[in-house]
Amino acid sequence: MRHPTHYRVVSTAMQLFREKGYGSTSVADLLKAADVNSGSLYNFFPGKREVLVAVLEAYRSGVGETLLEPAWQGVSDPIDKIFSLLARYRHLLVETDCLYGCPVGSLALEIHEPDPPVRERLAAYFLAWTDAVHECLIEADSRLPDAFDRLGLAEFVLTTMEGAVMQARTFRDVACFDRAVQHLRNYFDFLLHGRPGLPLHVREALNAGA
Amino acid sequence: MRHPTHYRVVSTAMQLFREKGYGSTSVADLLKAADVNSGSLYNFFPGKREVLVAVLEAYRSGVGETLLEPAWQGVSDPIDKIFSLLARYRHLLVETDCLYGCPVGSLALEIHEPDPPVRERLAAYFLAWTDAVHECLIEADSRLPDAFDRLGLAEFVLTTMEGAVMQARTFRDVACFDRAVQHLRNYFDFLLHGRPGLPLHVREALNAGA
DNA sequence: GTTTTGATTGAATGATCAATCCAGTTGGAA
DNA sequence: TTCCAACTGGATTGATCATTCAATCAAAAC
Repeated sequence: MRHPTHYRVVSTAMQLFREKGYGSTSVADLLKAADVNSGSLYNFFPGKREVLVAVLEAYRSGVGETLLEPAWQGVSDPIDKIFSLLARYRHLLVETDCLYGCPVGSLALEIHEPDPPVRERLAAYFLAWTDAVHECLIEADSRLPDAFDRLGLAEFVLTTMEGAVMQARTFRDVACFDRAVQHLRNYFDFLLHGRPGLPLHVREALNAGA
Repeated sequence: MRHPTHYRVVSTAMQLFREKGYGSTSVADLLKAADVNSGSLYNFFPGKREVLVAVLEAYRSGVGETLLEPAWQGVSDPIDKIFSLLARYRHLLVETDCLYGCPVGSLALEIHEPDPPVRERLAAYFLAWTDAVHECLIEADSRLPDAFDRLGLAEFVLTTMEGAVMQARTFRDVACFDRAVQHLRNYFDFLLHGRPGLPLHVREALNAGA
């Protein structure tokens, strides 16, 4: 049995947009790959742009099931969860020879028009992503310095991931990604075990030496 | 007096590619904006792709004059130079309402074909960028922990910048960029003043407390 | 059993795409 | 003065673009 037309269009578009980008995927490409006639597509979507919106919504609503759950199989420590999530992106890079990284990030930089509906969906995806990391940080609350902005740190994890994926793609080398993650890990180690969460007697010793 | 045709094509293409992206800039757009006829353009460039290559080379060869020199006006401390460079990207974001960030980064994520000449130029630009930061780190050598990979850290600065620009563009909010830079600053503070470059007596105090 | 509805078909549309072609112009070397 | 190669103008090409639309179909609703 075959999936319904609407579903086939969206899932095929997800694949094509990831592989060729939005602008370089023609409606004709999409119709052929999804085995759909143009009339059917335009019966469900006013135009190509709305297909993109549907794709972005699919990414967002699939964050949990498609991204987080597989990444967090058997991982319980909240900090480990964060780095398992990054490891998942590493896996994506490796299995595509560093051709495709974060599909949403690619679209985010490709779309230049300040198209509000599209922009909102991109932002919503990033928010869902950082929210998930934020929850991990809240779970690890006691291990982080007091009064430290957990949401901002979650955002920084996304920043690192997107920047690292971009470099890995450009250099066709997953080692770029690894190095960036290593620095993020380093930063986390400082936050979790070093200053400013440093025990008081250590901070006093530091001040005495300065 | 008017600039020569070749120059006009490249500089106009730099502007258009930044504003609309490569794929969405038609040759007709470029011809009109540069006030050049198609015959002239194709006399100098085999095709649109070679215009892109020329644009990327212009970005790379202009890294010093266009990017670094303005950013480093009156700044001498090597670490300050790094953050002045980031401040320059912040300025770009602010003056374009977060529409345009790093033009090369946008192109890097837009180009999906594994087109070697293009890919090489993108990589060359990123290398020139990280090299500049790397030199700053070498200048600040004594302040960094021993045996710490300076090139990798320079790479991480680029990672942060590109990721932060992407988020600021998506959310149309420069505060995203600021928060990411703040975390990078935080990381640098750890590296420069905290562990593992921590003075010995501090590290002993830390071990005693653990 | 007739009507209504939504899904589907695929040829056709006009716009726009990158690229071509060549006659005309220019500026400098011979 | 002649000549030639470099350059320019701009109409034109065929391909491809997103989109439209009248016609057909199946099945639910009345």
